Amino acid sequence: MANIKDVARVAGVSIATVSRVINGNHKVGDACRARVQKVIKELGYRPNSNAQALVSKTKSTIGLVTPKLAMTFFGTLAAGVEKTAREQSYKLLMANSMYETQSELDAINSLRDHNCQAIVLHSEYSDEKTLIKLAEEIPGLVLINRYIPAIAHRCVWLDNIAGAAHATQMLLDKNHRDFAVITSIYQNRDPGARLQGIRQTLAGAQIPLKDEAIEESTANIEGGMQAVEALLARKVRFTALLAYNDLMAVGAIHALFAAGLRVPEDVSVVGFDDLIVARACRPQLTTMHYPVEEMASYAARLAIELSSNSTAEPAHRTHLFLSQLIERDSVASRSAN
Amino acid sequence: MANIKDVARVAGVSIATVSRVINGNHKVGDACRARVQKVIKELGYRPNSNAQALVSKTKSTIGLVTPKLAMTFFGTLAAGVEKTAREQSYKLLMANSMYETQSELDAINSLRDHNCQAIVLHSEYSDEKTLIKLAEEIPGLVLINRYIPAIAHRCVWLDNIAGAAHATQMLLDKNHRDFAVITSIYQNRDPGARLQGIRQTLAGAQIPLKDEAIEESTANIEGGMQAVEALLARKVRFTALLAYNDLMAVGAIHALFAAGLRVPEDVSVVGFDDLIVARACRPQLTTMHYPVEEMASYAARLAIELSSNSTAEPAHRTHLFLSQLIERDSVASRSAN
DNA sequence: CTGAAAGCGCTAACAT
DNA sequence: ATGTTAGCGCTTTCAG
Repeated sequence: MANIKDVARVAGVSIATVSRVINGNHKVGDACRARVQKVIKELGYRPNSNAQALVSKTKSTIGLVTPKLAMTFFGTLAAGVEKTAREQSYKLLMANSMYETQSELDAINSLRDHNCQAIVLHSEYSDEKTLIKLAEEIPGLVLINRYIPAIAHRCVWLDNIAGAAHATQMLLDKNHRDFAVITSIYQNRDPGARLQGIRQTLAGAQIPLKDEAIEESTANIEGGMQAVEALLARKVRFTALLAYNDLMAVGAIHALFAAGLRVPEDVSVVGFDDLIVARACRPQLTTMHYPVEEMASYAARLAIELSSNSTAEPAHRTHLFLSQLIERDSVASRSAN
Repeated sequence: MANIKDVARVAGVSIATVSRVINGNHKVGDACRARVQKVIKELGYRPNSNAQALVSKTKSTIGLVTPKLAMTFFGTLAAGVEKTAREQSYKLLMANSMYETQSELDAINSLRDHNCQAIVLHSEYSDEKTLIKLAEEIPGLVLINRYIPAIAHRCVWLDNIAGAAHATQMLLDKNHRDFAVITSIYQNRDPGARLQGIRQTLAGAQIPLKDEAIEESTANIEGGMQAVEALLARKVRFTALLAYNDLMAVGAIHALFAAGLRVPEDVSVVGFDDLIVARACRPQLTTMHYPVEEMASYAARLAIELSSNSTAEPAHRTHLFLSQLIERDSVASRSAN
């Protein structure tokens, strides 16, 4: 692979000039520039990005730390970051944290070693203090899907409460009065917020939500099935079922049909996230669309900007996105009685 | 951020010694090593990987070029590569090719700029000649999901013909005699191979597969629906439907039910890939499991090995994986008549 | 407008 | 066993 010296030699100029041409520096004569560019093309020269990064102490690389790529949600998140990366000619460095605090930090540190200054982090288990400290050390760190007041301007997150409230209200508007909820056993953040949105909407409508109508399980298809089976086993009566996410909703639909209940005729089901599974199940799932890809692109742009412009940080603002109701076929109206 | 000089100074040794400690070189005294390690910890020193890469001309980075991360299949593929990367303490550099030949090459080149020597490539559109040339230039390049005889030992791929044949045979064994196939309009590679597997199995059993029983469409849920609608519209009769992939199979199930046909009572449907949608639809899909994640991990290991050991290449071998039948609920036996 | 030269942080001979 | 030193390929003053 040709290097800058080769180009300089062949073009009959100094390496400094070649460097200027590469970097679009204006102070190069036209004839000279043309000649250098010709040689670059001929030799197939491409600057060594490690050397560039070493000397300029800055690198066009954005890092992403995410729990589990194989899950649709995170794959989509990664796609969003990648989109921004491509648009801005950044490289994307990935690290999977596998849901463990320590590897979350390891992952971030390894990104820093590669002096990657813009980082998008989906942190599941690190506590706020750790994250705040990290944010101070890394100007280009942006959190996605998490809100920490102290670093609000570095958080790109979704209003889960409003989303869940919206879904609940829609069910209320369709005359449902008997609700059940299946949620994650991990009642941290998202599940907690969504449950809260449901609770306060129901409370506002004077509709009781008994504890026995809430079932916790793992946040996947199997968990959804088990949760509904449990609900049914203890004879909870409901015409509307709110699931923590699409996966649980899909499991719920399976369990409901297995028990001889029809969706949406007997029970209406609504999910959250709007993953591909929502369109795969039958009936197709009515759900709250989580604009992950858009949010991730946005977060990446934010991270890049923060990492380059060290302007005074506008601390008094955060980046809150809203989920949107997607009405498909898993919800029906109840005739008022 | 502390650098190697800082560590050397504080520890009262030369930078060479620090370097030796970092790299686990044995020729360092115990006391000395301990002292250096202590200082490293105290200062929170982490070697600058750009400098390391620059001088050693080698980098613990594996690159992945893939069409579209947001699709489950590719997300899972990425997860597989990531797994190997983590196990071997490699970094994962991603590049999305977005299904365009030029960006496929751009992506690879940008990986090379970062002198990343191990690369896993899922090439959709580059022609064989280009890939062969690339493989010559990059010892650590491995192709996934594609077979090119000239570089067989660099290909990690799936026997699509055998997989499709297996699915077809299973249907035959269950006494199906009237087949229909929905496949991708892009008849390159995978779709072609799978169709071939179906064709030859059917031919072997003396069962005709008329052209009118084959419908092409886009390889997604909508495409599956449209294809089945087309089949139905032209009154093709079939009790067994083979879909190019799970997405199309799911769309097919939707369209079949919409037309008043039951799955599997009236028609048996089988997919290919075993994505999460296969478990989301109802009935859950019988499908051929594509071990993408495993293959991707394997490909990554192979890429790393090839990039480091430049041993004589064992050209007389390839890396062929087999898909496995997963029987769920979308297939029923026909009573022999 | 262009060139010479000084490093960026690290590794790897080569000395001692 | 440890230190000295010469680069790796590039950017960036500083001269001219």
